[in-house]
Amino acid sequence: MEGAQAAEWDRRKQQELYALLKRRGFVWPSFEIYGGVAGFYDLGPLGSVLKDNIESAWKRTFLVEEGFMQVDCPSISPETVFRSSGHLEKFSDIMTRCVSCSAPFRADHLLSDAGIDAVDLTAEVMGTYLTEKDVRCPSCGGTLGPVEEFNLMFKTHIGPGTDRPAYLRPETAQSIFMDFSMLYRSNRERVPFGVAQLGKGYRNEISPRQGLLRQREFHMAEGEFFFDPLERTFPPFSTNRDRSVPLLMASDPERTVEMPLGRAVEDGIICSEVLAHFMGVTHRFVLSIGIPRAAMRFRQHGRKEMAHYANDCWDLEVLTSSGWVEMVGIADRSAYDLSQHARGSGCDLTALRRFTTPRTKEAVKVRTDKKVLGPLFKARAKEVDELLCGTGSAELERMRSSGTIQLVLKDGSSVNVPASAFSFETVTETVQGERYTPHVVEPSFGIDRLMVAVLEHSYVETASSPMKESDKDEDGDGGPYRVMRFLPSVAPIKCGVFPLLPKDNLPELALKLSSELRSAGLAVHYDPSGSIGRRYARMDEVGTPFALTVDHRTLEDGTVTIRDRDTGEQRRLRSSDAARKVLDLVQCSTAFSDL
RNA sequence: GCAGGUGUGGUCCAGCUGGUUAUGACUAAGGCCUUCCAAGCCUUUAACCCGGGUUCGAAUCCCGGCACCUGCACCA
Repeated sequence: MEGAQAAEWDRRKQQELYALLKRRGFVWPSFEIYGGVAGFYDLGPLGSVLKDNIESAWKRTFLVEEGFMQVDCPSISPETVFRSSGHLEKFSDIMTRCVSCSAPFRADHLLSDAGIDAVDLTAEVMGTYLTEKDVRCPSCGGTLGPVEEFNLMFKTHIGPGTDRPAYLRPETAQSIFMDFSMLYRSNRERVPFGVAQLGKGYRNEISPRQGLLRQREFHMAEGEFFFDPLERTFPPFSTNRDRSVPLLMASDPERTVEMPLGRAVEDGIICSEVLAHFMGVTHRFVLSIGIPRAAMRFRQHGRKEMAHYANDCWDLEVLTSSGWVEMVGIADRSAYDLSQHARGSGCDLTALRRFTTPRTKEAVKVRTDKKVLGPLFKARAKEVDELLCGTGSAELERMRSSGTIQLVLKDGSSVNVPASAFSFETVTETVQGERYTPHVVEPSFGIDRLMVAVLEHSYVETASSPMKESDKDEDGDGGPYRVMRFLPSVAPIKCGVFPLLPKDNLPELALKLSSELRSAGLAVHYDPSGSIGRRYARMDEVGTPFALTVDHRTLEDGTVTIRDRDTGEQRRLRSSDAARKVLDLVQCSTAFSDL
């Protein structure tokens, strides 16, 4: 069903990989000594570095290359935030359960089937209605149990007592919207601009089954790119216009079509250049951490799947042992989030659209004479003054010509204002621009899922180590030879350093070499024990791309061997050049074959 | 959350018609050997998911919890 490539992941291979991940210290279930809790995982010594390296690659793409500004905000937010964002409502289901067959149902769905509009009803009220209308279990006809609210957000409280409810964020994005004005100012009041945040998100999943793919606490990296919806073109898109990507359109969910992003925008398949640009950026980033091109596709959300305010939404999916899995969601969320928070907070979250030339506008202004208003209205003078200025000049003119100028004050009383209390003045105003709410395109990355994808796509099983002479079936059933073919940039350890034998001063030389590499900023692993083949194998298993070995020739001419993980090939280098060469190899500025 | 299955050293597994010193392999650690790809030999560490019950005696039978697998539901 999921295609030949997924089928290649039989259960044995998957277990083999997950055993390796635990054995070598990449990842394992949390709280194991207490029996564990579903949906929580610990990243071990290698896993946490791998995650950092993926995040570093992400920062390089979004912060350095795309110029996003970074923020780092709290994980806990007061309830009002999620009331505005819509999470309080959208993230919770009001559930009921059949007493006899225990099938779960959404109470609001059952009520609307019974002809009652259940929107905005509380769980309690829904329960009452269900009883009144004698709604029964649709599958077996049994009675329904109590109605309960289930929210996917973790709830907590700020301070003592329970009167300040708060939630752990289900995504990192909201704080960026709340900080919009500060960020707009940081960007010297110019749109477009992007803001990024890396951090944890929390979702209290009902039953997180697919292991690392669906966790209750997970790493996210999100970007929010604010732009003016009236700008039709987006110049940075030129870097991605010709990039060809596989698209699975909502109109034809059976067929993946490969096409350049530029054409997809022209043909109206992708809604804007901004959205297409970030699909291109995402494609480039995911390739850069080692996911093969063929294992990627962009899937467009259908109308129903998409939130009502969204214009267009594409998921980057990667083929894994669990089939195609969403790794990144790239959505055009229009002005929804900023508008919601503007309304909820009463604060202005708009930007200024500057006119190319400031517009001058002639306006007739009301000018009041306070010397007349003060003695006449005393304490009420201020209110009358404000009313006069607030009333349009045209309206005042009309009233003046009709003879009486009567204004109604807040307390309901009305006052007559003499015509001498104000005059009209024609002023010319220059208007620099108009305020508008920017739209936002949100690329949202699941870092843990990307890590799983990197691990699975890096994992290779072979019959024997790369340079083994005879391919004879070793009688030991130690399983296949396992290699993690990480790209050097994401590999947790960049280089192994070994003495060929633990004697003749070789360990001392190797230790010296290893500290030289460390000083150059390289994560190295020094290992003097066991046969050389075993040590290479250990490094292959954790995906270390290179290994340096000090041997007896080192004593004579100061050269060491360097081994390439994927081919097993070896070259000799001057020991004194080793650190720089390995650095070049890791940064991919030199190829192994050019050494 | 429901139904069914499963839970034994770091990993994979045997034992599970109650009584064993709980089997084996891999890995790991130490040593011998070894001049480049998991070689060999010796040694060592290390396990019955948690809690309760039945029983003279529980890894084994029963109940509850937790976790994992399969299916259903859920996945804004």
